[in-house]
Amino acid sequence: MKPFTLNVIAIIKSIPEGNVMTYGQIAELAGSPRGARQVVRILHSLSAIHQLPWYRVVNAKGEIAFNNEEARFMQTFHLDNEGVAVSDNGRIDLEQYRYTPVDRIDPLP
DNA sequence: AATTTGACGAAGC
DNA sequence: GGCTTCGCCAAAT
Repeated sequence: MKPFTLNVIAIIKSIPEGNVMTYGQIAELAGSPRGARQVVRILHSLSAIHQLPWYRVVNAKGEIAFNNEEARFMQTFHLDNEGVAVSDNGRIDLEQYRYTPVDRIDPLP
């Protein structure tokens, strides 16, 4: 198991309620700026084992990241239950709900 | 050990 | 706004 994987797990577990993160963010914070797909794979494989809040992870567009209707419904349900507004289209306002660790944000102009 | 696979991302059209 | 192409790299086969 690589540190990257462990970092991904730790990061996902650190996402607070009412916030979401994108795969790209997680990958970058985990040490692999282009490792979004690995995040996908890790999350997909290990969410149950590590009890990860996979529903707090969305793609770069702020949308639910899959096609499965059941999982999609669960994700929207969980997020809405935590206070994250999900559009009818399954979209989330990243500007508002994206969880951005302090070491990552850059100042506005 | 080698190849394929992907809950993705960005750039191009 | 949607579709295609390319890159990415750990895990699954």
